[in-house]
Parts: sequence; C-alpha cells; structure tokens
Amino acid sequence: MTLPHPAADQISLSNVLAVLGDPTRLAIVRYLASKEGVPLNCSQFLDLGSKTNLSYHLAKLREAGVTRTEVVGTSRLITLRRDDLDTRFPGLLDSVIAAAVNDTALPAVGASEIEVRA
Amino acid sequence: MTLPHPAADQISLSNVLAVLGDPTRLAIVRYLASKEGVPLNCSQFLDLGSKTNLSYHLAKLREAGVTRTEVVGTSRLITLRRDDLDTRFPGLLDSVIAAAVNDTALPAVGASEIEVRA
DNA sequence: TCCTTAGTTCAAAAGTTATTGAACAATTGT
DNA sequence: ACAATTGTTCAATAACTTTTGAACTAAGGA
Repeated sequence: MTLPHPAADQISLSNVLAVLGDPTRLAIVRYLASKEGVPLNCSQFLDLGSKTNLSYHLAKLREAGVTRTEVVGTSRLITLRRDDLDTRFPGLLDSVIAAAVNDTALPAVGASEIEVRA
Repeated sequence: MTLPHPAADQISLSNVLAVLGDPTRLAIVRYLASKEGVPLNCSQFLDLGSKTNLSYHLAKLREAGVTRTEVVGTSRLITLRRDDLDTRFPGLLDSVIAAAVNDTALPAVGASEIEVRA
C-alpha cells in the first residue's frame, strides 16, 4: 500500500525549500538523515509536536517529495527521498543536512530521552 | 550608508530556506547569481512584481542574510551575500542556484525584454 | 470479539505572509 | 527651486499556514 507521492519530475524547488524552511520539518529531515537506511514511523517524532501536528508536517514533506511514506500494517515508514532529490537538485539535500546538523536552534528528536544503557 | 543586516552568525538556516522558498525571491536570487559581481538595483526586478512588493521581498532577503544592500544615492545596490552564506552553509547557495537555473516554473527577470542589438 | 496502538481527517481558531495603493522621503538633474 | 527618479512606509486586505481537539479508521494482539 502506498500514499500519494509526486513523481520525481514534479518535485518543485521552491516548494522543497519552503517545506524545509519550517524548523519542525527541518528537524524531522535532520533526524531521518541521522538514521538513514532505517525507516522510521511517525511516533518517533513525537518530541517535535502532537500526533496531529506531526501528521500534518509529515504530509507536507511527502507531498513536496522530500520523504517517502510506506504503509506497513498500522505504521507509516518514513524515509528520505534521497535518490530523487539528488537527481533533481544535486548537492542540495547534503548541504541542507550538513547545515542542519550544526544547528543548535533546531528542536531535537530524542531530547527528552533517558540515558539508555547496554 | 547601510541598512540593517544580520551578523553572519545570526543567519538562520530555516529562515534562509523559508525565504528562498518563495518563487519571487528565488527568481531574484537566480538573477543576482546570473549577474554576480554586478550590483543591481531594485528596479531591475520590476518584472517580478510591483515596486512596493519588491521592496517587501528584497527586505526579506536582506533580513534573512541572503543579500547585502548598499545605499548609493537614491538607489539600493543589491548583491548576494555569498561569502557569509558559503561559510555558514557550505554548498547550499551553489546547489540552490544550480537547481534554480533549470527551473522553468520560476518567473523570469527580463522576460518582457525586447531584443537588444549591438 | 474487544481493546490497544498507530495514524488520519475535519473544522475551527490562531498566526503569519503576501499584495495593494496612497502617501512619504531623499537624491539627482535642470 | 522644481521636477523626476528611486525606493520606503503604512494600513488594509487577502491568502495562506500552523496548531488544536474531537471523532474516526484500520490493523494487531489478548
């Protein structure tokens, strides 16, 4: 099962920039990048907002072509749409992520996490 | 004479992305990049909107740290703030400009221009 | 079957951004 | 001094975006 995603050539630069220009969404993208390869579900981002609000922001990211959302059971697995973004806007995602990593003003996922030990 | 500009370390990533996420402003930046080195005044952008509206968009670009505005007589000379952007967000401006150059959906400066001959 | 978990949808409210026109200010040329 | 040129400011409006809570759907486990 799949949700509506724009075709790669329908991804709009100004829309991608506008969508990334929101601190909550930029924080989501930064976290997705830090876990690249691992598909994350929506509840991983609850530090960044309410369930409803995240649903809204994650839909914006998907509709802009920044993320891919796969429906698996009751979960939505979210990944960065790196392949298409890199093809369409070479270097953009990498430079945004690199800058976001150094951005202390951005809300953090896992900020409220208790130290986990082995 | 100088207008208020943010210090380099005050330039915010999400703010820069949000400001570039508007088609009018992205078109301004693309045109500035195409004429890099040549300071342009506001009236060069009149294809993109009314005088008042451009004043608004150009102020947003300046306040976000994307452009530098120098007051010279009755003109404002506008340049890309490439040095600071490149330092703060390496590769970002270049990838945005490269993508913007290939963006046919973006409004064009000089679209209404009559062929100029030598 | 019933309960829980995961996430969506909807409508309202709040907040923000973009666009407009009229009035203004400052500089430059005559 | 006057007019033209360049651009700003202000207030109003229009148009979006974000956030919220309550109600909902769909899958999975007991």
